[in-house]
Order: sequence, then C-alpha cells, then structure tokens
Amino acid sequence: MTNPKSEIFEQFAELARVLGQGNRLELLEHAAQGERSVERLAQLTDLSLANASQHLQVLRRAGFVRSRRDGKRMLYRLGDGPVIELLGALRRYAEHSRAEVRGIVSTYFDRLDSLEPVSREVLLERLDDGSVVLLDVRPEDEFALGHLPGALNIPFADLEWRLAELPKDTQIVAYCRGPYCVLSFEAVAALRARGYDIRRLEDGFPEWKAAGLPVGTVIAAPSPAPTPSATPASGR
Amino acid sequence: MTNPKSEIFEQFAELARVLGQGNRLELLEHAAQGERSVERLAQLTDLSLANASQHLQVLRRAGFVRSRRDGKRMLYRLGDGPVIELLGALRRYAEHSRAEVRGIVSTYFDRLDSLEPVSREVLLERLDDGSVVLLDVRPEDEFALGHLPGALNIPFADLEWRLAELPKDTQIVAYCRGPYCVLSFEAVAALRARGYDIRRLEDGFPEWKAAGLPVGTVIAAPSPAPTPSATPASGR
DNA sequence: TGGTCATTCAATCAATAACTTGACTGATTG
DNA sequence: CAATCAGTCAAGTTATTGATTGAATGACCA
Repeated sequence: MTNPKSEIFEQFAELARVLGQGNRLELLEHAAQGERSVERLAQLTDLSLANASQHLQVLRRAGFVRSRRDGKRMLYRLGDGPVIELLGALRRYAEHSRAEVRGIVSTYFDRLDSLEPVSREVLLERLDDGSVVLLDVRPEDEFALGHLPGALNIPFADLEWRLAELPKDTQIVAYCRGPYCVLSFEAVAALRARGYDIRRLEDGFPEWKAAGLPVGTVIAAPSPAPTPSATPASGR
Repeated sequence: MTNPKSEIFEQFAELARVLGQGNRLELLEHAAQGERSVERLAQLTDLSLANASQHLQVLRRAGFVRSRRDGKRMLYRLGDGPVIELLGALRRYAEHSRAEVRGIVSTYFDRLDSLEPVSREVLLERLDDGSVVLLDVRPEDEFALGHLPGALNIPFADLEWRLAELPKDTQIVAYCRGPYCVLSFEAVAALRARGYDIRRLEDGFPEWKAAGLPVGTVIAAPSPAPTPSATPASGR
C-alpha cells in the first residue's frame, strides 16, 4: 500500500468499484443521454431521492459525471473523460465471458440471432445513400436533449398509433439509450411482427456523441414547455 | 432487479466489482505475464496463500483468469476474453480523470515529461529498421514465459553489473509487465542517468500479446533448472 | 498406504457499502 | 423575509466484503 505500484492499482480499483453497482451504472446511462436533475434521475432509475443523490455524488467524485447548479436544481451530465469507452470495454468483456449477459438478452427477446445490429459505420454509409430511415425510440425529452441528425422520434410508448409515419418499403434502423437499452430491442421486435424491415443500431446515442459525430438538438419552445425539461438542450 | 435492463446492469456491475480491489488487479497483472502457481502469485503480490487463492477464484468466476491443474499445483493464467482491453480502458480513464494517478506516476519518477513512451506502432517500425534495441527488464522467469521477439533480458536487479551488454550509441526501448510496471520506469531513470538513450514502451508484455503480435519463448533446459519455474513455457 | 505438498474450504471478525429516515442548507418565489 | 422547493448531509441498520486462521482435500512420492 506504500509503494507506487499498489497505489496505482488502488486508484484503478477505486474507479472500478464505483462502476461496481448496478444502480450507479443505470444512473450513468441516463446521465449520458443529457443533462438531468437529481429528481428526474431518481425517477428514471426508481431510486429514492437521497439514494440517487448519494450515488450521483459517488459518480461525480470519480469523474464519471459532472454537475452544475441551475436555479434550485442540480443538473448532472456525463463527465468528459473516456467514460463511454470504458463502459464499452466493460460491455464487450461481459458479452464475451458472461453467458448470463448473452442469456438475458437472448431469452428476453428470444431472437437475438435475427436482431443483428447495424454498426455506426454501416449506418453512416446507408444514411448517405438514403437507403435507411433512422428511428429514435426514446422519450421526447431525451430526444430533445440530443439525437442523431435526421432521426425520427417516436417514443416506444407511442409506436402503436404512429405506425403511419414509418415506411414499409425502406429499412428502418432503431436506436435508443445504449447497447442494452430495452426500448430499441422491443421496438425491433414489435415492428418486425408487423412486417417492417427494421434493425437495431449497435449502440445508442451516448456512443454516437462520444465518437464525436454531430448531434441534433431541438430548440425548446420559449414558453415554459409542458415537458419537464424547460432549459434548452445545451450545445456540444 | 426483475427487469432485463437492471439484470444486465447488475451483471456488468458484478464484473466491475471484481476489478474493484487493488490486490486482485495486481494478481491479474502477474497472471497476465504467463502461467503461474498460486504460491508464486501469492509471493509476487505479498498476499497470504489462502487470500491469494480466494482472490484468484473470484477472478476466475468472472473469467478474468483461467486455471488448470499441473500435478499438485494449480496454474493460473489470463482468461481469454478482452481482459487487457478492459484494463486498458480503465487505465486510460484513470489517466484522464484522476489527478492522483498522474500524480503518483510523476512524483515518484519526477520526470514523466521526459519519459515520453514509445507506442507499439513506432516500436515495430524502429525494430524493422534496426534503429532500436529492445530491453526486457522483468525477472528471468517471466521473460521465459514469453517476451517480445528479439528482446534482450536484463532483469532490473542485474542492470548495474550488466551495463556492458547495452549499446551507448543505439536507442534502447525498455518494457516490462504493463503500463504501470515500476521496473521499466526505474530502468529508464537509471540508464538515463548513466547517459544511455533510453525510452519506455508505452505498455508491456500482456498488451503486446493481446494485440496478437508474435511472442518469443525460451525453451527451458531439460534438467531441473535452478529457476523456480520448472515446466517449459507453454506456447501462447 | 502413509506422508507431504499445494491449494481450497469453512468459520470468524472487522471494515465497508447500500439504503432509509429525518434534519439541514441554499436558492427561489410570493 | 417567510415559505417552498431541490438537493445534501448525518446517523443508524443491515448486508457484503476482505483478511485470518486452521482444518480438509487432492495429487504425488516413497
């Protein structure tokens, strides 16, 4: 513990420990969508306010998120180190060596094989030649905080009655909060069942943004909008 | 905890928790050098036997190491998922956002600036045109388990009296167990002080091997060698 | 087959972590 | 400037984790 080597390992371990808690990973995924208040994050993750607050502070101390005050609310967003990269490495490792992970994904959706995801690179190509329609199935407020340029936003909950907006003759690529966001899996399953040609984007919005690709934002209406997030989406 | 999303996060967190302990990270680094017995790993990390054994089992359950029996000894080696990649991501994140990490490195060696490491790519080029000598400063037995092809092995402890083997007119690139292995830092510092042109390889042997690059091994002498590791290095 | 060596298992204890509750603080709003 | 709102802090409870010890196992060796 006194030599520099152990100290370094101890530092690494400290960071890993911060990620070693499901609730914190979940908070992190939500914070990665854009700036959010503690209350909202607590709602989204189904944690008590105090608990969420404490977890967020742990995440902040480790640099995984940053916070700023906006009036009486505290807004948390993703930190600016290579957080997404680290989470990606964790995910890839988990996929490789944890049968459970593959199991959960495949038993829940039961047709993983037919869900072969589209990679970012392929998507970019196909967007260029217009052979694909991009579908963002996240809730409206998350879409507003940032989304892939040109994406159509139909929150998963609204899919049923907004089917008309989707083309039957063009392939659809759906994305969501991240590689394990349930929404896009379900959207693909639901639309497949209705005969749409649809695939999942391999990963989600945060990964896109972290890759330095352009993101679109919605300019919030000047009047206090009915949606919970009143502040316009912060640039970047 | 019942929906698939939380379950996935819980799986990820479980893996992260396994890395969330300095001793385990240290064991992992040693196992990454090659196959080693529990006893040896316990020595190397300065842990009690039982403690090391238990940590190794935790690592094994998570797939970070694999084990096999050899006579009455149990040999542990690195698992075959993208472990090194995950550790690399953790390291890069730590370097980015933990002043402590940079601090430890730089206060201990105090000339981090002048230690600009050589990347694998650059090393490969320079090895090709012969403008560089590769120096492995790990102990002999680790070298025997696998090393970069063409490397000269002078364990750090022996450097003093084996200086004659090193060229004064060619640049030396020293490497070691990994990006934070102390030996190579110290070797660079020591040889710089003596006027050698020496730099550190950015990372160590495990990263090289994980990148799929060729590794050299020493065929152990058929007679029971004086070195602790009696079994010949297992290929790959 | 008994002895020995290398490792694991089981029991224990102390330290740490997660979550809850209720009090506290800081910024806004009437 | 009191009331309210959003979040944090502090204390306490329970569960988990890490380390130690000594006993148990499994494989080899005489």
